[in-house]
Formats: sequence, C-alpha cells, structure tokens
Amino acid sequence: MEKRTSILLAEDDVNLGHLLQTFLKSKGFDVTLAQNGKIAFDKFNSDTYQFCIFDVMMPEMDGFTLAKEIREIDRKVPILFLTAKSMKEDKLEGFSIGADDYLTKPFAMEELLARITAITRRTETTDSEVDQHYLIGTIKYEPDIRLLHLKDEVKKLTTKENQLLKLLVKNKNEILDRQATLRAVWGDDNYFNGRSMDVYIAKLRKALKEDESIEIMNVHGKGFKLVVK
Amino acid sequence: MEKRTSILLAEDDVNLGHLLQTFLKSKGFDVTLAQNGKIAFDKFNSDTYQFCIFDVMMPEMDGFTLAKEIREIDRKVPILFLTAKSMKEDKLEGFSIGADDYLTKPFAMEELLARITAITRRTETTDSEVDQHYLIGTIKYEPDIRLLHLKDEVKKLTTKENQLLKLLVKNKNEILDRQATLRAVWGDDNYFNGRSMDVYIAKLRKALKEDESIEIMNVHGKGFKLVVK
DNA sequence: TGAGTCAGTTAACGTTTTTTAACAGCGGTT
DNA sequence: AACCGCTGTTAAAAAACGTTAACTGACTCA
Repeated sequence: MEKRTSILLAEDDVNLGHLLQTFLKSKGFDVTLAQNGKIAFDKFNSDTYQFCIFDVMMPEMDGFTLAKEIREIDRKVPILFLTAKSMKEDKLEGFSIGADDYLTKPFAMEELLARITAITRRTETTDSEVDQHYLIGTIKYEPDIRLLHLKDEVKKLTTKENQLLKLLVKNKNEILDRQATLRAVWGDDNYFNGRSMDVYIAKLRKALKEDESIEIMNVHGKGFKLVVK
Repeated sequence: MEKRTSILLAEDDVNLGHLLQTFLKSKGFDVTLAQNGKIAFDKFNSDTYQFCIFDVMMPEMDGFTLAKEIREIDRKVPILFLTAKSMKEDKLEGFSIGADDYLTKPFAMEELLARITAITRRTETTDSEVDQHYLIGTIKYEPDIRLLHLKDEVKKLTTKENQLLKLLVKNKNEILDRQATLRAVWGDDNYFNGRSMDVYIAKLRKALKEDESIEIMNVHGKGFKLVVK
C-alpha cells in the first residue's frame, strides 16, 4: 500500500518527454507529461503533484513563468528546471523564483533520478504509518509494532518472526519463494539459514493455530504459502 | 526568538574555509568550521546543524565517507559537496550517498548562497528544527538544552543519554543502526561500548516509561527503534 | 586535600532471540 | 520398495540483549 510520487513533467520536445516519462515510470514514479507551460499549469491546478520538472524553453508559457505562477499558489512543491543554457544568470533566475535544482542538457538520466531522490528525501513526512494492520482470518496483525492479537493474549513477535510473517501476509495466497525469502530475511540462502527458517515457520504455525482457517502450507521445493479459507 | 540556520562546514584548506565562513556569516548563517572529516563528524554528533557543506578531498576522513557515516544516523540533513574534480562519476557517487547538491571549484560565492537558499527555503518555515523541540508521545523533549519534560518532573539528561535519545527521535519509527549509533555517540563500535549503549537504552526506557504509548524496541542484530503508537 | 558527587564504564547475572543439532516423517523419483 | 533431498519439530547451544550494581576517574567544594 505504497503511494507513488507523482511528478508533473513539462517538456515540449516530444521525444525527450516520452523518454523521461518512460524512464521515471520504470523507477516507480507516476509521471504526467505536459507539452507546454500552459497545459502544465492547468494540470497542476486540477491534480496533486509531489514534484515538478520544467523545461525552461517552451512555447506558450516558458518554464520560469510557469514556476512563478505556481509559486504563487504553492510555495513548497519542489521544482527542478531543465535548461539548455549554461549561463550562470539563468541558473540564478531560476533559483530566485524558487527552484530547487536545475539540470543542464544534455544530462544523464541517472543524475536526474539522483536529484529527484535527494529532493524528495528532504521533503518526506517524518512519521511513517505505524497504525497499519492486517487481518489474518480473525487474528489482527500489526507488523510495525510486531503484535499479534490472539483470542486471549497479545503476542509480541520477535524480529525474525515478524519479518517472515510480514512477507507471508503481503503474499497471502501466493507462493513465497524460499530462496528469495531467505535472502530477504536472513541475507543469505545457505543451508543453515534454510533450517532456521523452517524453525520459524513452525513457530508461526503454532502461533496462528488458534484459527483453524489459517494454514501456512509448504509447496515442495518452492516455498511457503499463507492460505486463509 | 530568532535562531540562525547553523551550517557545518568541513574544509581542510584554511584560506578557503575562513573565506566561506566569513561570507556565510555575513549572510546570516551560523557557520562552524571543521579542518577535516573526523573533526566534522564529532562536531555533527555533539551539536545540531541544519545544513552541511563538505569538501570531498580532505585528510583523515574524506567528504564522501563523512557523508556516508552521517546518512546512517541522519537521512535528512542537507549535504552539499565541494569538489575540485568535475567528473560525472564523482557527482553521482555523492548523490547516491545522499548528497543534495554539489559545486565544482572554483565557484562563485553567490552561487553557493543561491543553492543553500534553494535547499533550505522549504524546510525553514515548516520544520521547527530551528527552535528544536520534539514531542515523544506526550513528553516534550528539548535536545539542545537536554531537557525531558515529564509529568511531574523536568529531567535533565546527561550528554550520552541526550545524544542517544536525539538519534532515536530523529529516526522515529525507523531502525537506528547499532554500529552506526555506536560510532556516532561512542566513536567506536567495540563490545564494551555496545554494552554501555545497552545500559543507556535501559535508562531511557525507564525515563520514558510514564507514557505507555512509547516503546524503544530492539531489532535483533540490527539496532533499536523508537515507536510511538 | 580529601570526602562527596556525578557521568560513564565494566562486571555480573538473567532473559530472550536466534542458530545449530538431532531425529523423524514426507514427497517425488526410479 | 528403496532412495534421497526436503520439511516438521523439539531441544540444546550460542549469541544478543536487559538490568542492576559495583567500579572508575574527573570534578567540586568545603
């Protein structure tokens, strides 16, 4: 249940625009592409964006003007400029409007990604959700505080129990690959960690056995699967 | 009570260091100058800074290593690199560590200022980071003056208690890495410092136990995590 | 200058968590 | 059926952590 960062990208060069959109989408962002500043401004006002990337030179409305307009109604949303010029004056004009960063074309995709990451990291909200919970059959499970609400007891899970159960729950009714799980939880899928995992599966089965409809089933040679009937 | 943004500047070139310090001070910043990365790391851990400027090439501990150490205990504080090289690889190495920006020497003072302003603009109004105080559940905590406002007492924290709690609070709901914390607070992550840290965790748990919703939970083999329900 | 105080470390002992060992059973293959 | 790798389970061993108290060294102040 992870919300993706939505980005508003204003770029009149169709090729570059689509290239960037595809790249950023592959990196897990929601990217809305606008052909020019006017369209971008409309889109900004009709939807919610966490991040803006504006080409400086565009028809209709250039990037700087667009940024200035947006800054009047939102003085916080991060704005990154793409500019073909490399003159210092331009850079400064962008910053004084309230840009957060700029890239001079041509630039490496990875650098763009790095800068977006750097900026969004700072603006992230401090507290992540601690109140998230799942229902496994009739049993309430709170992974963030590692609690399992059983019929007549609230069981505290250990780190490993919790990591494993969280993966099972996230992949409910799907096979949880044995090797992948070992690498995720134990860091290495060697023999002993495998045995250790089997021990933890036994613990979890015992913890969940009060609800008959829950089953952690083994898929021979593949992994485990949490099934709730 | 207006407090100035405090900057930690790590620069081994004494001339450039003083020049920058003087310039930034004239622009209204509090600037602490550290001769090398090791000194900077110690200063970062004993005081509070809103911004970091690190020269990449320094004796004792270089800027990238310094940033990496700091990122383990503070994933938000803005870091700007000063680099003499202009290779793209270097830039990316910086960003992947979690840098926010970089400047290639020689650079214009005004450009440095513009970048600092761009990065701090959004955070300065939102964050009450300048007038440092946190709420841990119902308990008010003022790290700068090392006070914990309990129900019927104002508890003075010792240096170590305070450093540890500050890190926990800054990383609320996230795992605070055991080794990184030891290096930050005790300078070395050997066995005995580890035991010492466990003693301090016990002290903090005792101090915070009046609020049931607060928990310092252990993540076996990884570190501790401050959770407020 | 020497008893008292205080922050921090080390020691000691207890508890919890995780790993390893040991043995038993199961599943698929030949 | 015989075999072999995979899994189930329990118990013992090892590692990590929790807590209290004794200890150490630095500082204070009469």
